[in-house]
Amino acid sequence: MNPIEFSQRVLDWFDIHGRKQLPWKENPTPYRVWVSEIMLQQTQVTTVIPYYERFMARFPDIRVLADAELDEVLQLWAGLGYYARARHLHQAARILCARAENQLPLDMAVLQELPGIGRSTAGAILALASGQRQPILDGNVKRLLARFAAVEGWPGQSRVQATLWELAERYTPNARVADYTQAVMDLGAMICKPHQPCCEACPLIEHCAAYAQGRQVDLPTPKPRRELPVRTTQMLLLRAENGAVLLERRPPIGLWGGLWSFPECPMNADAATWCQERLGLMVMVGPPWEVIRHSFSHFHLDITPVPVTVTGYSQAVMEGERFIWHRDRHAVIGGMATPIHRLLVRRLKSAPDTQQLTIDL
DNA sequence: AAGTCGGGGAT
DNA sequence: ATCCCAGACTT
Repeated sequence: MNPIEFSQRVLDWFDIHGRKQLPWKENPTPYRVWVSEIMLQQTQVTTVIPYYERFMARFPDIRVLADAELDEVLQLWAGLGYYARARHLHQAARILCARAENQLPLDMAVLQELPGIGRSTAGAILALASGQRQPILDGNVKRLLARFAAVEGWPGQSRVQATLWELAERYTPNARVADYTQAVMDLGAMICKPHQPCCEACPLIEHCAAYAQGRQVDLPTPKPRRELPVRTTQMLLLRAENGAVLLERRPPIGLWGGLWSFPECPMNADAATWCQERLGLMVMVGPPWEVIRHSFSHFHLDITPVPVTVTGYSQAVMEGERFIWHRDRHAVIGGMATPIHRLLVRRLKSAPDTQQLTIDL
């Protein structure tokens, strides 16, 4: 879609629905916009407003700020978090006043040399307070553009971010940059929200790639979760001569609490020995099946299913609260986690492994 | 490229 | 609980 139409649609929407009551929008001098932009970094508008009012009442211009003690600045910042923002703001004010400039440099490169001002904040100050055609790329715009152009990948990734900057640059108009800049942020905050975006109310709906693919909720790509730990276990698919399979009820607390499962034996343990000692069963152990990975929110569980045939017993495994011999594939028993149920069905259908073992032996 | 800084709002 | 917020800076 051509940039003119993009910005036109965004501006038309802004003229009707945009936020225009924000404190920093009245008399948007570079200093007032600067302070607002710093406060708004990683902080929501409604949180910032009271802080901004107090701050501007005490430090109405850059010189007052530079003359103040850092402690007092931090005091007015207390509760906002990210206190390096306040230190940088104060430090930058002092730098400028020491240069006898007493005002923000309205130049992209020079602006970014000041502490606390990166590319996006510099762009916002210049676009909002001096009408320069400079793109911004805050969280709102990232989300909006990632969806609009269906940009794949987590925006924290440098390559993805570069793509988004390119898009931001492309769509930033020459005329009405200040309104446009406010408009894209409003659109991101009010319509193209992280969860439950209001696509029906979006002026870009007809040209939104994510919407066309029905992937609004999947974009932007969420931050990759850190590698989950892997736990391993053997599950013993014990079968008696009559075809019944042994199930064990899991402890009421913990993973799959109270559900039926297979007897579990640690990976480093020998299954035959374990059966003898823990179950009192003489068994033949078949070749393990392929590992099944079951994923939870906080770890992966790698299950090694081990087919085992009972050949005799020294003391019978009692049926009751804890163990049952299950033989009818269609019989309804208590709750069973999905991967366990699938394993059970496979085991009941599998050919007796005694033959296989006999051949091997 | 990944980690750090933070309190608060929304779901 | 988890995610996210008008990001920038350091390692």
